[in-house]
Amino acid sequence: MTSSPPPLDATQLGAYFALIEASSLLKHAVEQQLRDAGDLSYVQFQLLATLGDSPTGSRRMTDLADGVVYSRSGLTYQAQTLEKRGLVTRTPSSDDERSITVTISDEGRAVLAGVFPGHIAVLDDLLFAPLSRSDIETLADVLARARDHMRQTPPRSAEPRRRKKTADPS
Amino acid sequence: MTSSPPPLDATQLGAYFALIEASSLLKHAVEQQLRDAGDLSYVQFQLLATLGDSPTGSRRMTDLADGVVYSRSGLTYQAQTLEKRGLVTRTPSSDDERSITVTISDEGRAVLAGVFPGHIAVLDDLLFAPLSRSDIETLADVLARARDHMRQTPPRSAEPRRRKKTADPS
DNA sequence: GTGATGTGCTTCGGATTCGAAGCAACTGAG
DNA sequence: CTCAGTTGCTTCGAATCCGAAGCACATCAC
Repeated sequence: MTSSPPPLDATQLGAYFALIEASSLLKHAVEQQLRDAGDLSYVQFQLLATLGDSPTGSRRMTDLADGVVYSRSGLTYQAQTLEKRGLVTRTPSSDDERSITVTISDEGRAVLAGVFPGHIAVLDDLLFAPLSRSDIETLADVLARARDHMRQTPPRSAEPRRRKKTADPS
Repeated sequence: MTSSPPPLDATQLGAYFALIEASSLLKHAVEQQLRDAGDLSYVQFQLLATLGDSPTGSRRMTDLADGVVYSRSGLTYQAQTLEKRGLVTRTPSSDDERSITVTISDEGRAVLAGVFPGHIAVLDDLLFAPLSRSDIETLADVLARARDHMRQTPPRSAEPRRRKKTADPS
């Protein structure tokens, strides 16, 4: 009944659905582990991990939001929550008075470290177990390319407030 | 600083992050398109699509929830919303009095059809554009295997209310 | 049949989410 | 300097989400 005007073959559909399903299932499982091990939501974990990954242990709010694909207001909420728990600190930036720099605390690093082993265990059991070495390599490569492409492709019909990269030479 | 007790090499990490990032970005983009084209949330689209895919156009509530990886209560909410909009009907099942069968309506199929072309366009532009034919095939294969594995692996430490498949032969 | 347990769904309460609007600091042109 | 436009973040309101608890039917043992 559903006519198929612009085609999309079975393989493509399969890839799409598998992507969505797999990421949903994985996220769900990981979420539970994080909740149990350190009382963290997935976003909170992502934020701490992102900060921990940074050489300085800190990032601007906006960059954090972009990094984890989250709304600004949502990030404000989560940052406040994390700050209340003492896992991060928020300090106004010196060069730009509006900007706020979020920094992971020792406590934050501790929670992160406490949660990480279990996190990895879940990944191994659920995601990597059924995959071969080369499967994983291919997956990493292909998905990274897709991600990069999406990152640089502006959201069809640019929003009122453009992104930062708008080096429009017109 | 973060010691790395149970290893997880760069490739694995890359695959994991790419998976999460790519699916987040894609979901986000698709969500916007669905909102514009048919005022549907992503879950609502998934539900309609799942129903539309069924030979009978209907499914049990629980199966729907499992299919789209959603909480039961969340599904109740969405099913009510969709019913109010006339996109689905909900009727008690005949063989099991507790069970409710959700069925997509003509109106629902219409909305689905109206939204589909744009949906596919987004997929083509964002996900498939930078990928080769064989990339897509591999992606479909690998992710399908991962998904199947996660589907059949019970959530580490089975919950109070077990899943249906517990054919424990002990 | 009767009770104990399991299963399907909903209700409830609280937490999270987002977009729109608002505020404050920056930037550039005149 | 001063104004307009931009950018960084927060507040606000409304929608959505989940888990725990509850209700009703089903199933199984006795």
